[in-house]
Amino acid sequence: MARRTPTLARLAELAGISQMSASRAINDRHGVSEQTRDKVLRIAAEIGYVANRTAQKLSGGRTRIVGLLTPVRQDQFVTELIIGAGRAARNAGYEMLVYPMFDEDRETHHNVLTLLQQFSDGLVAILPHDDAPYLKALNEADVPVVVVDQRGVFPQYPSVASDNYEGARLAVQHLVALGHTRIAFISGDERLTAAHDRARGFNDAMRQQGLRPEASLTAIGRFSQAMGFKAALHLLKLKRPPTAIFAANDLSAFGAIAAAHELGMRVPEDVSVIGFDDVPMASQVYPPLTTIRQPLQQMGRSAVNILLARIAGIESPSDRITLPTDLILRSSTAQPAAKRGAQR
Amino acid sequence: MARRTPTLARLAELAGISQMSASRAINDRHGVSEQTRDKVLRIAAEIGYVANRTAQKLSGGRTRIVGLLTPVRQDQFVTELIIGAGRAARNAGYEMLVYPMFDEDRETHHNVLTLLQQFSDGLVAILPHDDAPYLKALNEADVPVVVVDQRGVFPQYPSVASDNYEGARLAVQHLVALGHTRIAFISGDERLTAAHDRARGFNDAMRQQGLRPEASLTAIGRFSQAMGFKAALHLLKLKRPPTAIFAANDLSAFGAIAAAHELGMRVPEDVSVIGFDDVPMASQVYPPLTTIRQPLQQMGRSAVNILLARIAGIESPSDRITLPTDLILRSSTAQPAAKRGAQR
DNA sequence: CTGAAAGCGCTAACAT
DNA sequence: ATGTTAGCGCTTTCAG
Repeated sequence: MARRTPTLARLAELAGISQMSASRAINDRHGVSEQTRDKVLRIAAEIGYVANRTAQKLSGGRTRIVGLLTPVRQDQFVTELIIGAGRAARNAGYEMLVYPMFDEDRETHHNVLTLLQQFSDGLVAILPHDDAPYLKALNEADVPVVVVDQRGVFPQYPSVASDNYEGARLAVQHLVALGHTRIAFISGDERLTAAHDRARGFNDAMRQQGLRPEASLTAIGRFSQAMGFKAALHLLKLKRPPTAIFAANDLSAFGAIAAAHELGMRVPEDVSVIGFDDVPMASQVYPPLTTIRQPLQQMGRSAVNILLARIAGIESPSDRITLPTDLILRSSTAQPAAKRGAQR
Repeated sequence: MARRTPTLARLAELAGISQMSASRAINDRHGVSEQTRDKVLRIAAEIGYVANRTAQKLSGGRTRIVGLLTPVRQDQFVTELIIGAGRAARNAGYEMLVYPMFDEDRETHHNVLTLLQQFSDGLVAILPHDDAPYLKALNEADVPVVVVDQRGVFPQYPSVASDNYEGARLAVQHLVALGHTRIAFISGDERLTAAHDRARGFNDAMRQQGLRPEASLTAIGRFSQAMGFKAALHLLKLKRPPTAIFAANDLSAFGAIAAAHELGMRVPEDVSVIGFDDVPMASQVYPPLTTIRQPLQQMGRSAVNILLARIAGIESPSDRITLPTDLILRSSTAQPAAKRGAQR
């Protein structure tokens, strides 16, 4: 007896009503008596009815699925966003499907967007960087779109980001408060808004502390461990090396720490290192990394919540959220050696 | 002029043929003249036609989408699998959609499976652990399923795993070759086949080396950094502490290294640590972690390839693949201090 | 090689 | 509150 997946028609038949009433009951629409609804839901649970979302979408309805478009990354950055977004979706009775983008994914934006729209009511996009074809493809989307972490690049969409500028200032203030004056900066991927804002924050904070950032103390990190390693190696070999390094993200901070060790220097005794993001690994390596925390899960959650509101037709014009960043004090920063000596 | 997404009907109209011929051309079926096919494909590209996969699925066709069901994890383990699987899918002209499972996702297996089947031709499942409801739900799937990393638990499905047993032996052999005799083991999540196999491999290898594993030198790590930290702290505080620690995965190895540092011990000078997995972070922390490499991306790739074969109707009975593991020598292991002293 | 008809499971729109 | 009709975009028959 090859029992097929139960359909709405079958459910209606068992309940002794029309398909339409069953549909309304399942979707919690009005136009059904409470009695009918309860009956339908009971039978649905009994026979294990699960709505076919492709059919729902095809017939012009909602699927209660949100799509998340994301680059796959080396660090935990994206995973945390996914967790936040996914939980928010589930809490609202939605499912979330993730479309992972690889480095080589170029020129296929149109197809991907079209694909995702076919079974989602809306899209959250974590975009790799400012990418013209993407922008164009996103514009053609006819489901709501919310952008994460790329505020500014897609001004036409609601967006969620953290306060990268202020976070960078926090990092500098922390290092200065410890007594550092020679502070180096390992920059991020300059194609990303976030990287820009952090660089700006660093420079502004330095000036505000009366520390005029030196060009020679800025190195390119591109948000990668390998580049962070190289950058720090270069910086620490300078005739007058920095006593502290602010890396634009945790991954490049890990690289900086490795470079210090490579040169026989201890962290934080010989050089302080502070990162940005607070990915889970930041607290799990040695030394635990002092860093600027982005509320990654909350960013994902906010993005989904805005999206769900848009799907429901609520368009608040203020859907451009910037969440605060925090200094997370751990063990990779300390007073500079000179200062410690002087204090004794 | 509200231009809607072009449909197959529109495409056929423009090509001056029937919808069916257009469909055949698009799907590369036989039954169309080469001339017609070329024309259709040209026009499709021109108007940016993208097949509606929900409609394809609904009408009994293939969507060329594979679904990947995965727990979200703290480490990069899963990300690497996703990369391998995703690339393999893309190379074969398929898309891949990921359904992330959170810890709290229980009791919803039936729904999730049903949902995923609605738009995929097959499923790759990275399961959290042996979970009865899951097993049941998977059994009801009417698309092919391939299981990753849980060989044995789902004997009815084709599976891909790495040689955890042999990998563990490799780790022990490496430590013994360095001169270690007091070797501790930090176990993994015992609900997982992989964890079991690694423990078995450890014990067998120890015996084969004439080293009778001591119960007091085994601690529980559950594949987490925090537990690994705790376990190592305990082990290193023993009156007769081990000179080397084999952690069942990289994450718990990171914990072990942190614990050693916490106690003022250096790695590898005072204690050697070897992990398992070779997640990207393993090479990015300090000291770079000596570990047993699982070919994670290749595992993802193999899983998808088996799945695609199944989708195409090719059922090789030997679809239970075990991929080899390798020792990756980095800097967290060295000769024990005693031996180094003796050599001088 | 090509096409016409029927229908996948569902919901909008329009009944009643 | 409930039911009927039509159709979403595609592919499976089944005919030519």
